[in-house]
Amino acid sequence: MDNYEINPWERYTIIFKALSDLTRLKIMWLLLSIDSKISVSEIIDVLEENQYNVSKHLRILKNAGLIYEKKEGKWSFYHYRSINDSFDKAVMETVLTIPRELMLDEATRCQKRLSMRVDGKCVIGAESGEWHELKCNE
Amino acid sequence: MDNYEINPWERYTIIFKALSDLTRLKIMWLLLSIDSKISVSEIIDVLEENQYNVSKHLRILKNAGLIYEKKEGKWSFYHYRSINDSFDKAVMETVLTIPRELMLDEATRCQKRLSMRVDGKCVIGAESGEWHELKCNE
DNA sequence: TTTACATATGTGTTATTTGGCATATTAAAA
DNA sequence: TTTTAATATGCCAAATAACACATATGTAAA
Repeated sequence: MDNYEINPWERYTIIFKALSDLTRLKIMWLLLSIDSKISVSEIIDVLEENQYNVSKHLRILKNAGLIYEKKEGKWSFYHYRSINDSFDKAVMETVLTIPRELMLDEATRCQKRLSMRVDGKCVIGAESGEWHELKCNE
Repeated sequence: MDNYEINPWERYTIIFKALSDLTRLKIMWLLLSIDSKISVSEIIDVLEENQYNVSKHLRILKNAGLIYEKKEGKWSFYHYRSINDSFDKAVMETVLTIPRELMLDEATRCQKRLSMRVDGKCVIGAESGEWHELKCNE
């Protein structure tokens, strides 16, 4: 269930609340910045957060209507939800004003992590040996 | 104390959290929409919230750096804080995308309440007889 | 200098949120 | 069809937030 049946005020406060947590704000920044779907495993490695917290935070963002989920086999991919109204649009723009410098580590890890994809698809789970090696090298 | 000494991430989440409550969001919309300072008593009458909650919510918005306070005698006036950076600006714009229709009652009461000012100054406390009379007439 | 008024704040209570852990679910692989 | 991998979720405890009430603070008027 998402929030599109509820009254506008509740929707606004749910959206602001969804973005009032550091992990969720970083996830949202990531999704908006890379402009591509990303798997839970990739988010785990990029943000260096554990699996259950990432999953839970993703659900909150999804319930707020900010992102959507696409299942592909045993993988779940998330993507920001395209703009519904001027409020959503302004919210997304707000998140994107957060300067890249503050996300340098995450952006670097994200670029490395996405380079492990094969044919544009995520094929390696979270916290794998390959990832730790790639992450530390260079 | 406000939030200008803390790290940017904490500032962002504090601001989103400040706006994740209905009363605070309405206060913020009001302040941005009327573009003028407004007293606590006036906010109480416009939002029909009690005094201690209004005061506490105002303090949270103030600590988030979204508004500032100006004391004039026994009255406290609040005003939105002028833009600091692109994030703050985007946040304010987001709040202003909330359509006026959703604030019709409050906007009407606000207009009536501000009309009770004398020489542009608030001179009548919260929940006065004059106010209840003016509010119900017409 | 009392008194009244506008506003702020401390306290207790209840509700909500968060993180950690264990476990469930689902789909691919063996 | 058993096992493994990816993800979701239920439960508990700790932290945090919200509300109601009482009261404190500070200012102005009487």
